[in-house]
Amino acid sequence: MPARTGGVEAVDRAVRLLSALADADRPVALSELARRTGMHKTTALRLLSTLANRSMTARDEAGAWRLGPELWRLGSRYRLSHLPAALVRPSLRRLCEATGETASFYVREDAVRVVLYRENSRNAARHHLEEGARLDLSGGAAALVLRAGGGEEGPEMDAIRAAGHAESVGARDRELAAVAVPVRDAEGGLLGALCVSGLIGRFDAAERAVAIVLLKTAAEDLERSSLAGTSS
Amino acid sequence: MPARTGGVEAVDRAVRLLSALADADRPVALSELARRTGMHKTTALRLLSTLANRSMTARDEAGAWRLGPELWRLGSRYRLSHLPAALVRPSLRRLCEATGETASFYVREDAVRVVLYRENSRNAARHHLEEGARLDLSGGAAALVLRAGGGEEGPEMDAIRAAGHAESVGARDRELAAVAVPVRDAEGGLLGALCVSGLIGRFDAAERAVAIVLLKTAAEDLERSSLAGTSS
DNA sequence: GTTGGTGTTGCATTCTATGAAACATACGTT
DNA sequence: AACGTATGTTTCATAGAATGCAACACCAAC
Repeated sequence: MPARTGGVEAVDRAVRLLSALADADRPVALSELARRTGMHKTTALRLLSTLANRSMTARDEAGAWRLGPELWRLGSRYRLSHLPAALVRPSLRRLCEATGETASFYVREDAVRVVLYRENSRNAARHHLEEGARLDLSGGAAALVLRAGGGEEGPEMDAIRAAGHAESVGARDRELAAVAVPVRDAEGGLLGALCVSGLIGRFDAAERAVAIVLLKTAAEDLERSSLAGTSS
Repeated sequence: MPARTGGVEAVDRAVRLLSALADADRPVALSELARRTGMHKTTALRLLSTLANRSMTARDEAGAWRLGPELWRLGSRYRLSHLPAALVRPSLRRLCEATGETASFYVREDAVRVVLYRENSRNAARHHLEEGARLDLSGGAAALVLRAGGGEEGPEMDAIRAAGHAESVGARDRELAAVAVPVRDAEGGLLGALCVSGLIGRFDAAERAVAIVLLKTAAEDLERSSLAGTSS
């Protein structure tokens, strides 16, 4: 728990409380929260109350604490600052229907990637990843595309930039294969990565080749319509 | 600047910074943020840095501040605590396609309602409301349903409970008409309200009657599938 | 009754957050 | 060029705010 650099402790604690609430998937009692985060009940209570004043937290009828609606509003705004749902979702839906696999849109955030939008294939009960989840950039087709788009050096990156797509088989998850393409803005800056992923057994090389073509046209669509939409 | 009750000032300020960032729809410079929120640059900088340590904020290449990905994760968790996207979105999509109007799902949060999910009709360029937005409970069909479901007294509420739906014409917005139905969990508790809304001229009484039928079956579907999904 | 568990309030102490001032850097103007 | 005014950043003394203890109220179970 460093956060050395000029960290305002009260704020850091408040955020840790929010994270703790997010980890539990149901309302949590004050004392349990205090225990998990290693704070005193009193401190936790005051921080939570302060957050509640701004709807960052809320209370159960029973008095248990949960995340508040303001977080949802802020989260939506975060997402809007990248690419709006109205643009991305239809694309993902079409990709999902055409390939029968899961389609997702990632953005890079410093040294991690964030699942901004995701459309799950109906047959894939497993292999689910929540929107909002953060993953590292070590493996996976989307990670490769984001790194290549970020100007990273190396022959592998050069190859990806030349091809305009990346492929991965069993990288992040041994049972998953994925293909991804970059999405760029008008100036050529990297907005994110469109990705289709499926179980290795079903999503073979031939299917991946088809998916790549679909992804590229989808990315072009997005790039076109994001130009039109900048008027807002 | 109330927040009377035992408010931790640093935390309150931090949240105000986040709100200010959300209000602006693009990265904001430190000094502008400080001006808008009435804080000293120094204070704002330290608070923002502390938030950045936990990915609640992030910085532009230019150094400007914006919302961070952790907010999106937390917001997603908030939403999951109500009804998951995988259940609600398909329902909204079907409603939207069948009626040609905008379909949305609201939840009640104390004295306000929150737009949890929304599927916009393609022809309605105007009348857009962001996911995450908060509205009061004074007008609109969804507000009526949420209030009636919350056990509020009065003949109007009784009528809504008896009918199982609510209708509003020009209530929240003079040009809008809407119909809404409640969605309940296994114990009969109110989960939220399903709503279809459109411009008054096009979404007339006959169309609303059709929408009500569609809404009721959609709500029943949701109630059924939310039972099945409680295993997680 | 008691015991162990909650959530809440008040208050003294300390340590933290604060804001002023000084510094550094970039941009636009004359 | 030199200047002016923006910016972002660092340092530091002080004040004041957040902290955690202790005591309280409450509920459930035993």
